[in-house]
Amino acid sequence: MSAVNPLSLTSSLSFRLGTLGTIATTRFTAAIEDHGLKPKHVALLAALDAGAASSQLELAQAMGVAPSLVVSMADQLEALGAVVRERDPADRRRQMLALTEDGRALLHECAAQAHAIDAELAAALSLAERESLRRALGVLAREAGLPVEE
Amino acid sequence: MSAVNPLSLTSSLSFRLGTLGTIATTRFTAAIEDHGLKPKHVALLAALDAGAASSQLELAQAMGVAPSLVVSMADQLEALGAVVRERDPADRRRQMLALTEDGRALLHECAAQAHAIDAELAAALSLAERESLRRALGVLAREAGLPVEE
DNA sequence: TTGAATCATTCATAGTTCGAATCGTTTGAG
DNA sequence: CTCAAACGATTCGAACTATGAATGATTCAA
Repeated sequence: MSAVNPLSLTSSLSFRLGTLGTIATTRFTAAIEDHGLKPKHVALLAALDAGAASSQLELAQAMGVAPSLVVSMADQLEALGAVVRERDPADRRRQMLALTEDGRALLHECAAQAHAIDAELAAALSLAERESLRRALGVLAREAGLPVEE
Repeated sequence: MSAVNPLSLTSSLSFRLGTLGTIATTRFTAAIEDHGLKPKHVALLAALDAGAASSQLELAQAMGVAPSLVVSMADQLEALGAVVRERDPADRRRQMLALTEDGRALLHECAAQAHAIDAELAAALSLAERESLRRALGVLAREAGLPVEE
């Protein structure tokens, strides 16, 4: 109906991903709030769990954030007992982060909450639609250079 | 492979939407930068174009942001000549915003750039996959209470 | 052995958004 | 008809996030 159609902006893939991404992130943020975590913290825990990186600099590069941000997040996660800091014996400049048992449990808890949100979001989709959506987003993620487990 | 599987966080719908949404938004932000716009500005133009709201307060509610933020965005859009401010004659407290011709052209331009990003993002998907992804995201958007044109 | 490079850390800063306070306008109770 | 309460817009200060520059410790190479 709009004068801008048929190039409708709001129904474009980019805009939909943006708005839906914001909604999902907002809900996730609220869900993990009680744990004293923000999505970025959970992303750091997940990167550690995936073995994608272990030194703080590597983590920063993997997550696409400034190294100084990893420092403060590591501070907080350490205070929560979710990770331990340890200098690399082979290169004492490097701070190695490792998940603790508590950290692993915390990550597990957050993953469960993410899946609960998934179920809410996708409630109106059939099982087949849900599966093809999952697969399509997986392809997009891989194309965009994000780590995709197989 | 992770200890957290099968509740893998990073492959959850919420997390994927969050990260892909960030990527899409980042690219869109870069694409429209030259126009002096940010995604929020474009969202405001789109809401106006869709006729979803016209007073600033209504706009704020439709967009889910503070009324004071609409004020500053309207200032900037007015300076760009994209919108005009006009007091509602029937209630002079209300500031009505209306798209100008330039504003409509600007929105059109931004929509075209969003679709260019869409094409990049979805390059690895077949036409059928792209279409079913589009439809699934439409359903999710409607379920989440977002305006979905039909 | 020493100067350059590297990693972690601190700190000041920029950018974004919100909420409280203020001003003009409208509304409704009396 | 009047005036106090409600309402919308606007300004302004504060909180939060993330960044980049500066610093310190460690490593590496000549």
